[in-house]
Amino acid sequence: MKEYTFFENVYAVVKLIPEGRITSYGAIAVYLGAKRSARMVGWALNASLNDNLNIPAHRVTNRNGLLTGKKYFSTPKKMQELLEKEGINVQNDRVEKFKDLFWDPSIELL
DNA sequence: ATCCTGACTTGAC
DNA sequence: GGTCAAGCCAGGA
Repeated sequence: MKEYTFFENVYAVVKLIPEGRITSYGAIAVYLGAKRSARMVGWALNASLNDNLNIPAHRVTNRNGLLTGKKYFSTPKKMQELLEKEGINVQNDRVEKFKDLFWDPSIELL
C-alpha cells in the first residue's frame, strides 16, 4: 500500500484554489510541510493532469508568477486562456499583480 | 539498485 | 541585481 499523501494533498489544495486566484508550488509545498519539495508539487500536478481529476493546474504558477507549466497542458495557450477567462491578466506568460492575486493555503486555509 | 530528470526555491558569487 | 549551483523527493530507464 502506497501513501500518496503528498500527491493527494496537492490535489486537495489546488482544488480549493478559488476562481480568479493563483498560488505557487512553493506555497503548496510549504503548506504540506516540505517547502524544499516544490518540484514534487509540479510533479503531482502533472500526474493529476494525466488523471481525470478536475485540477485547476492553470491557477498554479511558480513563485515568479510565470506560467512555467503551460506547455504541459493540452495546448500551451490553454493555461493563459483559462486564467484570462477567470479575470487574471497574463502578460508575456507572467501573471499581473501576482502577489495581489496570490493565494497562500497556509494563510487562507488557516 | 543506480543514474537522470523534473511545472521549484533559495543562497551564494 | 543577475547568474550559477545545490537541495529537495519521486518516478522512469
